[in-house]
Amino acid sequence: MALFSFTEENYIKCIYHLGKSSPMVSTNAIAQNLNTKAASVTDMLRKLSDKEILIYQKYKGVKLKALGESIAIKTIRKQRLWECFLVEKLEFGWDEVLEVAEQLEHIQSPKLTDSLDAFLGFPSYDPHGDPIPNKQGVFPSSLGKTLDAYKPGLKLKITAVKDSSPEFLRYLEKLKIDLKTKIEIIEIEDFDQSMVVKIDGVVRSLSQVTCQNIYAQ
Amino acid sequence: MALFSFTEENYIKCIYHLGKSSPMVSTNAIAQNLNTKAASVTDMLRKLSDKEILIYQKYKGVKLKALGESIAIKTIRKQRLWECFLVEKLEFGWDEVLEVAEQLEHIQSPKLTDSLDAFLGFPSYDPHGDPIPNKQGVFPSSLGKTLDAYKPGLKLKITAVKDSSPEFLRYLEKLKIDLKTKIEIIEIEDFDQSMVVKIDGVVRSLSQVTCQNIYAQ
DNA sequence: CAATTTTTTTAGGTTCGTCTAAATTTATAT
DNA sequence: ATATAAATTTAGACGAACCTAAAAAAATTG
Repeated sequence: MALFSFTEENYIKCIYHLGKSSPMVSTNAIAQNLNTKAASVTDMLRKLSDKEILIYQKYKGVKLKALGESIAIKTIRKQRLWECFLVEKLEFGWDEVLEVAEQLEHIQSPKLTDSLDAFLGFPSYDPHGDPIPNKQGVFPSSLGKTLDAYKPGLKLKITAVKDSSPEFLRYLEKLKIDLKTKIEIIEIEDFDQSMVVKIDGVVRSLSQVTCQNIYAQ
Repeated sequence: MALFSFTEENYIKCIYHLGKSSPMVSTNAIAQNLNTKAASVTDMLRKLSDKEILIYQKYKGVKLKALGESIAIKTIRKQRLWECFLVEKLEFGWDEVLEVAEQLEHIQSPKLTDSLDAFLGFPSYDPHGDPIPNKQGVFPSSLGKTLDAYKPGLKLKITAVKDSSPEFLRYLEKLKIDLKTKIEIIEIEDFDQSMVVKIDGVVRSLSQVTCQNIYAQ
């Protein structure tokens, strides 16, 4: 297993993010994003290309290969787990975490990452609401969002729960809510953000807290 | 406030440790300790000397100046706090922590260090039993012990507090307890381990919890 | 105390990641 | 379609931290 430098990881992460909005990432875009100069980027791109991390064609921009994607996702996983830690355990404000998390994300220790994940209760989203890939590199995006993020009129399917305590699960059982249950949002009460929903033809009310702990899509 | 590189911090920490057993630290000793070559050490020593971190005389070895000591102690503080975190919170074995802690100790964020310290309950010793300097760089050995470890009849001087929350500090103010306050232990109540003490001629009672958070010697 | 060994420093070179300035390729616009 | 503008790459250099080999200083030893 090859190791990558702090700097290389930053380039890879940057290219991953920029790649979300355009298939080919340009030298200049990277330079701007990393606060560096285009010439420095070109040098690094040739190096990363030699290392099979990305596909680079002169003047045509760059695209991550599978290896590069996996490094990017591992780095993002670490960053977002550390952000959770800082906010939830060390009482940082969500706006103070970035600088520190960008240092912590380069610590090399798979055991540390996975232990931290477990210690935090395997969170799916970081304090900014960004999804955290799991150990296998899979994002929770396929879970949709928590119920409270949706609007009346939608017909959804429950995908997961956030709080998986026995208490909450027992409560859901009582409501006849299960994985894959179909749910229709009838309306949202203005005064307490509780939701009126239809489940199996039965109309029920769910508190805001409950909605914040149910993923649906 | 100047910042120091990962590498510089390692040299400084190494010199600090070697300086414990001999006043002048030799080039070769450093090279061996850091798994590098004497020539590389010489280069770095000249650089650190220029930065006022240590006193370097050709062929005579090296000795940290106040600035160097303070950097070393800050780094040691971070290393040992992280070791506590890894063992206590993430269930690492005490023999697995070194490699990871030596990465984590270079994270630059005073807020992170102090929050971590608080999160861990201001530990005085790491999992290997090594003392952890406090925020002011003072090692617990020179702080004496917490009050609850002493016996009646002793006349002591307050050296520090363990819990430095505003709440506790305000409470101490009310008791007229300050750094360097002289305190005499009159007796210890058997049933709740509270202490009757004389401060400035006034007799007061301190709860066990309070005593556990005041260092004296 | 002179010779040898050990330690340390100097000299010169390498890699990594950066830079500026100049050259080249691609894109845009008249 | 050709001129101009923008993006990108090349060339050459720099600082940091490292290296090897050779020179110099200090310590050891007969």
